[in-house]
Amino acid sequence: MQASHPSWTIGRLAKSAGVGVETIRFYQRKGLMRTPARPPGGVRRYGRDDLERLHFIKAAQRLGFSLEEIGRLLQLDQGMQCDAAVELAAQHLFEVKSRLRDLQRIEKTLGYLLEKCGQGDKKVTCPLIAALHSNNIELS
Amino acid sequence: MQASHPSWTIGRLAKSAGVGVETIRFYQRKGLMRTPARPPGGVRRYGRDDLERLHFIKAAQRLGFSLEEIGRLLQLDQGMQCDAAVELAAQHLFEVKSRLRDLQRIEKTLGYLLEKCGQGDKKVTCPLIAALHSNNIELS
DNA sequence: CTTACTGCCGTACTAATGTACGGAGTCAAG
DNA sequence: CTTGACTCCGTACATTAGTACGGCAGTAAG
Repeated sequence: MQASHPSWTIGRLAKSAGVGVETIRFYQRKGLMRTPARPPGGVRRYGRDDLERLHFIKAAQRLGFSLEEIGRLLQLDQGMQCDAAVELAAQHLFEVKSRLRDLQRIEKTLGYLLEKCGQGDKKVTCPLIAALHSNNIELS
Repeated sequence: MQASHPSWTIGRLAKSAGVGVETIRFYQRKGLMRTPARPPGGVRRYGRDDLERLHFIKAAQRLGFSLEEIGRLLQLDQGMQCDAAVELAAQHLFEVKSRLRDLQRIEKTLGYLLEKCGQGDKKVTCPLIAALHSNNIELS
């Protein structure tokens, strides 16, 4: 059970999915997409399965999964191993939370410094530049 | 007014700053660090200024500035243009906030899906995998 | 003076995610 | 049957922030 009626060319598949042709080829090289057999003297054809797989990849990308992680999710997909998928996603969520904390720290510090810059303290030195020189930006 | 007493080799400068020698050379190629003149038949020497500049770069990196942005901050530093620095940092903060929103959306969705996976709904299909197939993960 | 470590310099490679290009083959419309 | 668009394939390039390597020169210690 592979393609329903694999009748699209790579260009039409790309267009349907809203990606570039080169992107599909790239995914094929990465093993994320199959490369259909090429009929002698013809052109490869793609079907609904391939389109759905592209949707899957894009959906996972919107959740911040890397292509490498997506590859593993797709493997699991074959064997419907929910536990393994959960483990992968939980690890990913952990990293997301970590990046989130980093960005929040940055937002806070930067916001504080910009506020300070907007208060005329800049007569002598720019507080922002001064802070970058000061060796300890980590304000509480 | 450049170096106080430029007496360190690149290796000692790198060690003081906690970066690799190659990193310093890389910054030199990028124009973020000066390349001191090489005395005939000798070796380049670095001083306190260079160390401070490395600290500046690392501090800015901790705030998420790219090397390209840091280069511009360093230019401004010469002319003590607070307004320009503020503009740069405000733009950066804007992007930080945007990435923050993305990550928060991801955290929320992923957390929701993982919760769903932990509730026995997985008998038939893994809710996580199913969601990735479903074309609309954006749950409110 | 020799040995071992650094410095210097240019180039290549890494990871991630594609994007671009050139030449040859194939397909569909007129 | 010709023409123009599209496919195929391999390779190179883009970006960001470095890291690694190889060969040659200078330097510090024994």
